[in-house]
Amino acid sequence: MAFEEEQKIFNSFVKEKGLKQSKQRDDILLTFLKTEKHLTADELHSLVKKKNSSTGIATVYRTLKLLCECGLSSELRFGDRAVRYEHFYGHEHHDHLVCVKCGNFIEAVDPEIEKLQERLAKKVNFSLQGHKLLMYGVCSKCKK
Amino acid sequence: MAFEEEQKIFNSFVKEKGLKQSKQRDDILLTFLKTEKHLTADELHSLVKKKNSSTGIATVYRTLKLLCECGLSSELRFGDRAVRYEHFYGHEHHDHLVCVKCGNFIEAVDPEIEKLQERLAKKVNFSLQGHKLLMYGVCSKCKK
DNA sequence: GTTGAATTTGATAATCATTATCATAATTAA
DNA sequence: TTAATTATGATAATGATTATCAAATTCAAC
Repeated sequence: MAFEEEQKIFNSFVKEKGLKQSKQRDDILLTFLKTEKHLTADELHSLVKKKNSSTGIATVYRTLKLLCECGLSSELRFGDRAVRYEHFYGHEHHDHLVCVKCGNFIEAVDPEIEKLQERLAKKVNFSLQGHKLLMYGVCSKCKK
Repeated sequence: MAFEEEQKIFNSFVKEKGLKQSKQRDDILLTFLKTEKHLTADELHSLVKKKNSSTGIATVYRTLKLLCECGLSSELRFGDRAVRYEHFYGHEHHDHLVCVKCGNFIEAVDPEIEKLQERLAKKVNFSLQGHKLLMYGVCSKCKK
């Protein structure tokens, strides 16, 4: 099975924080890793319940918070209300082009944009740690 | 008094939509225009109530939605929960550098970043309409 | 200016995502 | 095995936003 690396990261993190391992967190982590989508907590909860129907939504929220803390996931918010969680570890950083018609999105990155952000930050004496760039427009399918 | 231009835009928009003018909406618009901050609906509501204490929060939300539709305002969301509303009309487009320590932010823009976004969009056949770029880091004050 | 149809308003209920609470269950170091 | 600590799930609480609805206001037509 894959994901050993991610599981190791998570388990080390949990141990280092003085927390304990649990079956539920393992299930949630694996389901998250297997699903290459930008899921909401609620959507992930539905998937996890297929394996273990007794898993509570609160535990899903708690675990997602841990996943973000240890660098396996990252929060993302398109226009809508709910936070979405995307894979972070082992994934190239990317920005998002969100279609205002169909709601789908494309992931893309321009290394020059990244560099220029650093330059902009330096200009205002800011230590840059990260960024979120959301571009809105109409995708190729919806243009037709 | 200033803001004639903005008021004209709003009134034309309201009329065009078949809506009616109202004292409350005028108050909310003026308070919004006078306050050069990124306010939440709740914060704006507090300010408006100083003029007319009976103004309801629902009307503030309804009016802010109209202001966004007619291009006078734009929604923005930092890390926190509430949507913030910034001035849009007559303001240069800008991005935000948010300090993860103190929560303050700086507005800045790099014309080259803007251009490169257009190039990136073209590459994936996307018609760009707008974007939101949030950069996170530590501001100059908090670095000391 | 009056009328009347349509819209607006404020109070409040409803909703939706998320967090807090708490009694019980599971984990883990000794 | 024990004992202390953490995790869990159910559910209440919260906070932001939206929906509902009766009463008030607007405004075009007379």
